Order: sequence, then C-alpha cells, then structure tokens
Amino acid sequence: MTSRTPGRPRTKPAEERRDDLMLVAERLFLEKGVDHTTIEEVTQGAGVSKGAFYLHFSSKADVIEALRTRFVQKLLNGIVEEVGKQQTDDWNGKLTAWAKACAMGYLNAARLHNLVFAAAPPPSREGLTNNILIDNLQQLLAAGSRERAWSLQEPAFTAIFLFNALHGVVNRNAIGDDSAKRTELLRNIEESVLRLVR
Amino acid sequence: MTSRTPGRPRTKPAEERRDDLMLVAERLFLEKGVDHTTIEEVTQGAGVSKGAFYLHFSSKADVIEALRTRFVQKLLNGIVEEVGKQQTDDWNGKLTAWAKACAMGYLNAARLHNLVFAAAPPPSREGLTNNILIDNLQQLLAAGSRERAWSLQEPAFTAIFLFNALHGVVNRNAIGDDSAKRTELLRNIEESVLRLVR
Amino acid sequence: MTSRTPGRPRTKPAEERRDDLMLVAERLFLEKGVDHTTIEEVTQGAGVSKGAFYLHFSSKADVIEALRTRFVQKLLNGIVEEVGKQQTDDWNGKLTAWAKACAMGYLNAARLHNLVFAAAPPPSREGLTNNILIDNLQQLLAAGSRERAWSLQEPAFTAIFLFNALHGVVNRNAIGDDSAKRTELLRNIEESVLRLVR
Amino acid sequence: MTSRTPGRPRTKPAEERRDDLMLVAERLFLEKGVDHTTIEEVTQGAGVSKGAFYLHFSSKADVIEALRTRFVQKLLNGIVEEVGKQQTDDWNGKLTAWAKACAMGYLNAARLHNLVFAAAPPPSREGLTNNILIDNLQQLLAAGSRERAWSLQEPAFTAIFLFNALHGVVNRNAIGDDSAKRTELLRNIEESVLRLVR
DNA sequence: TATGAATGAGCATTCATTCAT
DNA sequence: CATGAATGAATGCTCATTCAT
Repeated sequence: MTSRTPGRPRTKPAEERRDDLMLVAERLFLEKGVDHTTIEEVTQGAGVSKGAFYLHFSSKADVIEALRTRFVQKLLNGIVEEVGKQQTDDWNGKLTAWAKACAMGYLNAARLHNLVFAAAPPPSREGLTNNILIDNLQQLLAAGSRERAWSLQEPAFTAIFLFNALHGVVNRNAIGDDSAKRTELLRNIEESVLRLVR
Repeated sequence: MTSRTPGRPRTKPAEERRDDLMLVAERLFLEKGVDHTTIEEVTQGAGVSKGAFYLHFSSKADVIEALRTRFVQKLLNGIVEEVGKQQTDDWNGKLTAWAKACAMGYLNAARLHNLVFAAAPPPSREGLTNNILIDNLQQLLAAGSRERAWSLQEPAFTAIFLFNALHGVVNRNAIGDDSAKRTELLRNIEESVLRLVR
Repeated sequence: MTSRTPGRPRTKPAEERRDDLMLVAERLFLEKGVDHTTIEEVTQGAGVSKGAFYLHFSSKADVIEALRTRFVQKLLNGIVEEVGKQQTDDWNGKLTAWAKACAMGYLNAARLHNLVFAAAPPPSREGLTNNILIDNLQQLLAAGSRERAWSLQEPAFTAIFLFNALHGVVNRNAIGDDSAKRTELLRNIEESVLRLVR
Repeated sequence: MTSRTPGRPRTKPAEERRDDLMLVAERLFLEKGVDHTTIEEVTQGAGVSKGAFYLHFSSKADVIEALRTRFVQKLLNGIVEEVGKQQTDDWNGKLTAWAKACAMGYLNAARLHNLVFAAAPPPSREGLTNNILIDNLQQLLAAGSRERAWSLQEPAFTAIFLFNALHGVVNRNAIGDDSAKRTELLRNIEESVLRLVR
C-alpha cells in the first residue's frame, strides 16, 4: 500500500534510468566493443524495453558521447583537486600530482578511456604488433643503460612512456609538409627525449 | 577466344593484386573509416570483382591485420637503419635517432597509424574533449615555467608529450588492483615527469 | 504547495480539446503527410499530453475519419445553401451553383481534400507523371480546336477536366470483366466527352 | 535437359528478377496497400532473399516510382495507338478514341492506378463518404432531367463524371488567393458543366 | 584466377498505444 | 480529465561472405 509493489516500480526518475543505461552500456562496450554491442543488449541489461533507450539518448553515438564527457569531467575534477592540495609554489609537487592523479584516474577507469575515445578497439589485439617497436626501443634503452650512458631504472617503463609520448605528439601535429614545423617538432622531441634519460 | 579484348590483362600476379587491394583499402579506410568502407568499394577501387577480394584475404579484419603488419615492419626497418648510422657508443645519438625516425615515420604515414591500431575513431572528434585535460596540463606547465620552477621552451609541446606518455603507460599496465604494481608505476611516472621538466 | 499555478486551465471542455487536436492534426497532416506526423507532434501542438489524444480519439485513423466527415459535411452544407438560392426551375443555375460551390469549397480547403481522401500522397510528386497523359490530351484538344472541329477556349482546362472525369468514372466502376457494363460505360463516356467539346 | 537443373536456377537475368519483383510488389501493394507491405513479403513472393531486392531497387519508394513510370508509359502507348487509327480529320473520333483508350487502360489496370499515384489509399474506405456529395449531385441531375431541363440518360454516371472533373480541375489549380484566376476557373467550370448537360 | 548474383543474419530506430498515478 | 514514462512489435536497409559458373 505504500507503493512498494513487489515487482519493482516500472517508472523511475529519468536521471536514474539514464544512469542505469549508461552503466550497462559502459560495461558492455568494454566487454565486447561498441560495434558488437546492440542497443537491445543494453536495454535488457538495464531491465527496460528497447524503446526506453531512445527516451534518454538520441542514438548509439549519443551514449558514447555522454560516456566520454562524463569520464573526462570526472577525471579533470579529480586532477584539479589533487593539484590544489599542493603548496602554491611547489611546482614539482603540482606537476607530479597532476601526472599521478591523471594516471590513477585512468587506472581506475581501466580500459574505459580507450573505449570512450577510440570507439571499439579490436579486442585485445591492440598492442601486440606495437610491441615490436616498443621492444626495440626498450632494447636500445637497456643497452645504453648497461653502458652507463644513462641511468634508467626501468627501461621497459621508459620505452612505453616514450613511445606513447612520441606517438601522441606526432598525432597532434600531423601536418603534411610544413617543413619548418617538422623541424621544430623534431627539435622539441630531441630535447624532451634527452631530458627523459637525463 | 573471341572475347579476349586486347587491353589490360584481366589476370595479374597474386602479389600485385593483393597490393592493389591493400592500397585501395588503406586509402578508403583513412578517408571514411574502416566501418564505413565496404569490401565492394575496395574491390571497385582496385578494379576487380567482389569475389576477388576473398582470393587474397580471408576477411575484412584480415586486410587490417595485413596493413598493420606492413606498416610496423616498414617503420621498424627505417628506425633500425637510422640507429645503425650512429657511432657505436653515442647513446644519446642513437636514442634521438630512434625517436626522430619513429616520429618521421608516423608523420609520413600521417593518420595511417591511428587507423591501423584503433580501427577508425569517428574522424576528428577524437581529441576534442581530450583537450580539456591537455589544456589544463599546459596551463600548469606554463605557470611553473613563468615562475622559473622549470625551463620549458614549449609548454604546449610538453603537455601533449607528457599526456600521451601517461596515457600509454597506464594503458599498458592496466592491472586492476595490484597495489604494489601501482605504487611502482606511480614512482616511475614521477621520476620520468620530473626529468622531463628538468 | 498546491502546485495549481494560476494560468490557463489545465482542463478544458472535451469538445474544445477535440477541436484543438483536430485543428493541429489537420495542419500537420497537410504539412508533412499523415504517415510522417506522429501523435506526439499533434498533442504537442495542441499543448496536451500524449495520452490526452486517446481520450478523444480511439486511434490515428479515427482522427482522419473525423477530419474527413467534418470536411464533407461542411462542403455539402455550403453547396446546399448555394443551390437553394436559385430559382426553383432554373436548373442550369442550380447545376452551375452546385459546381461552383463545390469548386469553391475545394479551393478554400486547398489540399485538405486530397489529404482527407487519399491519406497523404508523397507531396507534389503526384501529378508529374500524370502530366504526360494530360499533355497528350491537351495537344489533341488544341489540334482539333485549331481545325475548327470544336470550339474550345481553354484546351488546357478541358484536358484536365476531362482527364479527371475519366479517371474518376472508371475508378468507381472498376469491375473486372462484366462486358455489358464496360460497353455501357464506354458509351456514356463517349456521349459525355462529345458534349464537352460541343 | 540442357541447364534445367531441378531446383530452379538460383541466378536469373537481372531484367527478369526485376520484373518478378515488380510483379509481386504490384500485387501486394494492391492487396494490402504500400505501407502495409514489407520488402520481405515482396521478396518472399518472388522467391528471393531480402537482400536481392536492393540489387534491383534502391528503396521501397523506388519500386513505386518504377511501377508508376511503367504504368503511365504503357497507357500512353495504348492511347496513341488507338488515336492513330482514326481518320486524320475525324476529330470527334480521335477524342473519343483517346477517352476510351484511357478508360480501358484504367479498367484493365483496375486499382493499380490509384495505388501508383496515391501510395496506399486506406483500403476501400475511399469513396464512401465522398458519396454523400455525389449522391447529392446525382439527385440534382435527376431532378433537372425529370423536369426536361436537360436530357441526361444516366444521371448517376454524369454525377460521378462531373464530380471528378471538378475535383481534378480544382486540385490542379489550387492557388490560394489569386482572385482573377479563380474567376476564370469558375467561368471555365460553368461553361464545361453546361455543355455536359447540353 | 575471376566473376557478381545471391544470401540472410543483423540492427538501429520509430511510434502507436497503454496504464499507473 | 490529464499525464508522460514505458512498451515492444515492426521494418527498412546494410554488407560480409559464399558459390556456381
């Protein structure tokens, strides 16, 4: 009589339903990839009808967008908070706080980030071939370390770190033919790389 | 016997046909994304029938794999060559050669890399939201630089460099709960980050 | 606490609501076609909830029926009134009054009639291909007129008039194989057609 | 024996397949209306897979268009042929030939015409309410005939003939407010109507 | 080798209608 | 009288893959 009819209320606040759907979508997208997750699977997982999905999102792409936005926002909030805890003039502290908070955010979100930004990586296959590049770089780093050229405690870590830095920096500067820009890019790369190994 | 119109041979060496198909596939994948490129478009572009595709590749995923392998192999060859040119004990030279060759390879391949590893993110939208993180990091780097905490000539560059390094390093260590590993990861991150800004 | 915001009454006499809904439905049906007008659009236009629609009509088809009935009734009333104004024995006056009132009714209702009777043909495409028949007929009429076979002032008008008369008369007599009926139909057509051109 | 493998050839000339599909589509569209005929029903009726439909038509609307074009073309051919049989200067003969051939074409095609031009009339309901207008007109015509105002042998026929002529002529001149055009339209209507009853 | 007609599972999206409140 | 969240059947269209020739 209170209204708690056994069988769960068929109607929920919109916000809650939306969250349910996003939750399930996130899980399924991560498990099977966006392309191989159907709307129906999402709604079934959320215990609603297929049509209900479109009460909250205008399309499949719309959920991804929502997931993406939410993820980035949460992460940024966390970072800002951590950085704020540092002394005003402790720049190293701030920077490492930034990096750590960012890393922790990703770690906690596990593969979600990839999902949200790359829309369905071919499951697990991703890094495999990449490895032959990273392995090669790692060998170089290890060799140089052994020769005391640098002092690296974890060549494996640095290889991954550096490879991804390179990859990203190039991606965001993908300008075809501007020779001046290329030169500058390479100069920047050189400097950063050398700092990294001391 | 009668229908042998003099003109292009309708039959080509398998290797050549395969290359034709890969070439077209690569171009179309880049132009419109993997998911929105059909096998038929690929075969039409290569001037062969739809069925011919399956004479050379077992599936759509198979071309992607082939494209990926070819890309990585070429890149690695180029890198090894450049590194080989350095003096045996010039480790800094070797490392920067590695980084530069890798960067150049990507630059030359432009967006191909992304394609090959991430199976077509919805074009261009990708980095947009990411930017709010990178922007934030950039501001931090710029602020610290102004205060003479570090000597960075290009905070914008470093922000991108660092963000991607972090992202990649975390992705490849995505282990849920191993607390020891997390601690070590964070320590490595801290050290690398600090080296990066001196 | 009551939530009864002073303003428009949320409740209206049934008759009025029904009229509101019919009005909006008519407009939308005309603008976008029946099939592409949703109940929700209708209720939104009328400022009521979706459910309210079903308080006044049992289904979508039901509004169309209501619209149709109302249209025909109004038109008939207008015609009867005009015809009634004529002298009792002025038959030509009565007939032309009928025809004119009918024509005016349609003109005033514009495309509504079509809508109501044909359930939204894909807008505008309708007559295009028909034209090749009417054009052909018009050429015949113009040619005969030039040769003084008939005295037609507006072959274009007559072509349309006649074509539609034929079309309608056939449609309403569409009996497959009754040969006698067909013969009579053709005789009637012949007679009427000849009268039309004198 | 030559190629008649039991089990029907799974592959047919495109033209033939296309015709099969159009044939089935036409029948189903007529039986149940366009909107209530699914592509799958069409392909099942033609004994092919759903996908085969899209090998020959780009969409559902495309078949309708094809059906329409084919219908009009055939009809026009028949008319032109009949008209051509008349004496060069027998204008009445030509005109009645036109009208009869057109009528016969429609009769033979039965409801196809309607279908093709109006895209699914709500089955059978169509003329019902219209009747109250036509009935009224018929009564007027019959009354005038009894009074010897006109000499109509078939008021029922003439009522339908005239009603549809009016309807069509108005539809094709549906200009909102051009008063001059309206006046002329009414004058043309008046003249034609009077000719029709002598 | 090469063809291209044929397949058919697969899926996003729409919307009339219901009903608990 | 009124609401609007929820339903879920219905359907057009795509496309990777097969296979008879």
